Amino acid sequence: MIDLKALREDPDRFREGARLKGIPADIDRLLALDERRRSLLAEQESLRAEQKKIEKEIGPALGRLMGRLKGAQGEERAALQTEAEGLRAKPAALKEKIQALDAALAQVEPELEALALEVPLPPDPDVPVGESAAQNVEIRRWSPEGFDPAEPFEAQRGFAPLAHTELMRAHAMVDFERGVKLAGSRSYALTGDGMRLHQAVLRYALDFITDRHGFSPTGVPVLVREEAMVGTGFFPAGRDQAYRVAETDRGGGQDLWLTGTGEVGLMGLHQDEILDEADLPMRLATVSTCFRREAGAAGKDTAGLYRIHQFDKVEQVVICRADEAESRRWHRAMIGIVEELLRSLDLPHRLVQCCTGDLGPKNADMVDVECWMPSRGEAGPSGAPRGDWGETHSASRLYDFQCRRLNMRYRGESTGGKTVFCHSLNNTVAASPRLLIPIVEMHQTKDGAILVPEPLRPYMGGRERIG
RNA sequence: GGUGGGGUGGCGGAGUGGUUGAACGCGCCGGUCUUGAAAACCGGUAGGCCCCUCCAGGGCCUCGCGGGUUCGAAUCCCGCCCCCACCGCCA
Repeated sequence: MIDLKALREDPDRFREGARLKGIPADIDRLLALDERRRSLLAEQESLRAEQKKIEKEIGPALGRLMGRLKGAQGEERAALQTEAEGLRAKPAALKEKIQALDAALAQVEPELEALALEVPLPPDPDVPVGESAAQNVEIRRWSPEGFDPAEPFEAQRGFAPLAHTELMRAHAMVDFERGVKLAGSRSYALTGDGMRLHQAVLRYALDFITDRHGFSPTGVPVLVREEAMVGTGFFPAGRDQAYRVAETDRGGGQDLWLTGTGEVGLMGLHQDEILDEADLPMRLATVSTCFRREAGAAGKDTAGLYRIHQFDKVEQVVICRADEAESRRWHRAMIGIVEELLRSLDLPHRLVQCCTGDLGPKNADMVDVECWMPSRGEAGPSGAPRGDWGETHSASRLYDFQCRRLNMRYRGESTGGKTVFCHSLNNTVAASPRLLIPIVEMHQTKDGAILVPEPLRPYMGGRERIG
């Protein structure tokens, strides 16, 4: 959620932000509703103030009248009753007016709230302007000794690479057919060493972020209330992407939603809390199963383990003070963690600064990390794919957008007794099985085996290779 | 699935129609004392919205949410949501 005060002060900033992101937002309507709401509120408040004043005057008088009324007879009684009614009439008239304003507000507020939730956080000025991922800007890349993504795989390794689908099938690491039978398209079953490697990656990543970088390992619900989805900024825009568990259909109080990332659970954990500044920054990591409908992606990346409905992910989240410099430092640090992890796995990767058009509603800045996947990309001269970068990580900087929605604040020395919305950031640590794609493809051998990267071996019973 | 209990300030926990936005305790902040700290004692300490350029100041809302009764509601009535406990079933 954006700050409505900030919107009032500088609507153009938000108009421009929405435009740059390519996200429709009716700022004019929102401003008009906000104006209307505030004027109704002001009117109602002054009526209320008057009402309270009158009540204080009338209360005791009425009490005395009622006392006299008890012992009164005949004409005196009638006169007293008239007087009492007269006293009551005044606040009653006010009450009617106040209720009318209530009704007017009830017409304005739902639309205002809905619109406010749709206004995206403007991208930061240093985010390159662009319409889509095509205009993203590479920041830097890294490759292990002896491999350069710019050169053909075959020329460097002496053999044509197999795609992860072929490799993993060959070693009985995955069963796509039965996965689809069980759960439909974009489903799969990990088998044997595929499941072991998957778990090895996840466990390695969790240990990595926890032991080496001090994040707190945390387990969170993946089935959450709608407010957590709205609070983290995934709703309303991403409603189509989430699986709904329709408990209301069977008489339940409310529906639940399957989360598409551990970020929802980690961030939702502290919603509606006022944190002590001394407890910040909070660094949390979770490993969770993620569910995505992939609506609108029909026909895209249909083969293999790239785009699937269910996967597991180690996610990192930082909740820090509302300080841009600090936020930016954490963003760099969280990206650095991923770079370190990918280097340890000998995976060629690059950092990509996402352009404005590739940002979601909730981030001011986003850096993707892409790993080199030999099986992706268009076919080269030999008929085999040339390889391409594939997104494996995404690091977002959100300012207080999420925490405002989640009502997550802090207080402490630097806030002068006031409460302030926290800043939040998130980044992938490792998402598998997608990350298995570069792992198996980059570590395949001429004879069709897969070398297990050294850091994963302890999690694979010491195994050095598959096949 | 059954039965019962309950949602109050940063936390715990009183409060069943009238200066109660809310006792008391904890926590936190300030002060006294102390070489320093602790303890003790004294004082302060809810959140939000609106008006106001700022400051200062003022107004309004909020005791789960929404409606109702009443001159007046945390307190009474109706509806909804949520949480907890026990029993049954079960991973």
